[in-house]
Amino acid sequence: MPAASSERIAARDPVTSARVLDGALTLFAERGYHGTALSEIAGALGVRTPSLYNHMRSKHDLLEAIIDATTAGVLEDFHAVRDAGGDPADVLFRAARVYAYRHATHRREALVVNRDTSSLDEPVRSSMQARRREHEHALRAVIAAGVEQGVFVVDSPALASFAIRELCVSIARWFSEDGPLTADQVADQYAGFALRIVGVQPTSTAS
Amino acid sequence: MPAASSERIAARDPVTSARVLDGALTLFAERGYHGTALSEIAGALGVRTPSLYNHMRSKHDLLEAIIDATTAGVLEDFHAVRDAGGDPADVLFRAARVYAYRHATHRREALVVNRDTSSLDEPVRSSMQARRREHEHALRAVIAAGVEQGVFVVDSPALASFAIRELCVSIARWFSEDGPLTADQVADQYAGFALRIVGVQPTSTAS
DNA sequence: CCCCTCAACTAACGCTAGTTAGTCACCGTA
DNA sequence: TACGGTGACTAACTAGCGTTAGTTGAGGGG
Repeated sequence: MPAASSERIAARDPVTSARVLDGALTLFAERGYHGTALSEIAGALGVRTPSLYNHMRSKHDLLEAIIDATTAGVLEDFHAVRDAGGDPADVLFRAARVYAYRHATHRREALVVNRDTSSLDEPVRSSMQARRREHEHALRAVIAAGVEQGVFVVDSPALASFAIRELCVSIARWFSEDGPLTADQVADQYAGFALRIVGVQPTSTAS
Repeated sequence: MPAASSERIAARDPVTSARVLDGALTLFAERGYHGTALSEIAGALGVRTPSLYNHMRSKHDLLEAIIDATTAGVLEDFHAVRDAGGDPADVLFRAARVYAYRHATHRREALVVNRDTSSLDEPVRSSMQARRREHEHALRAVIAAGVEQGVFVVDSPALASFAIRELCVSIARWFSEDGPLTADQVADQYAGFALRIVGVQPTSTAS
């Protein structure tokens, strides 16, 4: 009767740096970086705290790794979408869609980035915030282009791009894989919201 | 030469419980509850850490006070708006407007509520989350009513109400009193976005 | 003029955090 | 079978946290 391997589900697979990162991700997303102790991450992996140091350099490094990978991925997504071309409505739809999709499929990463980027220390924090700004400005440029062409109607492209970005970000705060809607469906709906915000009524609202 | 009273600006006014709460609010919003030490709050007030206990019961109490007052205020706002009557588009506009306005004028409170409600302990946390759900459901009911009357067009009232609420919440993350737009202007714009999300093109988009 | 209160202080406590050092068992390979 | 490396462990350290105790000085009312 091997009773107590029930601490968390996968307690006795080999511990790797990937699994440490994943455990940190889950707990950082749940309780925040400062609210999570290494002992909790260790406990989730069925291991004592110092053993973590065989697979990571420091707690802070885990945070950096998570935020670095995630912000880089966001920009990558966006550039792929923009380079595929199309008119502003197409680009905005696809940019919002991929951003929304990411926040449904990578909830934990998104929560950590949005909550704990401010806990990075200095050279890194600024460069992560610069990535966020780059995405922000790029999206704003798409909206401004649409306004110039007369297909979008907004008073302030900056305001609209804030709204659309944060709209997508918020998906991470409620989405569940077990819910009634798939990530794809939610992403489609939210991309539709994005178009509505800039004054475009999408041709089809049916599912 | 009384050199060093430059720690923060208002260092030598009498310390009151209101000022302690305000200092905590600022720092919790900046660094998060777990990321803020009492010594930092004390330092901002020009006082040693234990002196804070003349004006508060515990660090945790500060958090509770902030979140309790804020969530109560949100519901109060909403009920006032709903009780004023009107058709669903009117109610939705005004509900979004007041919610957005609050997030522009009470940024710090909003940031703390959204980041650190999970750090409350148990009887209180659930009741604060219940308040959030109450607001959520009430807003959803307004949208559902609009859909039934055929003035709103959305696939899922739940999705739309999530979107609108989080849209307003996000204002706290970028708004600045020194920016180009006043809280009133931002609230108007965002309330317009809310109507667009549910498929209503507002009659006037001009400022 | 004394005394009481209020709010600041210093000192210290208990605890927990992140991290390091040093040890030991296992396991694949020579 | 001996060996080397990998990765777990225990023990321990330092630093910082929130909090309490006890003290001191200033201000106001009898």
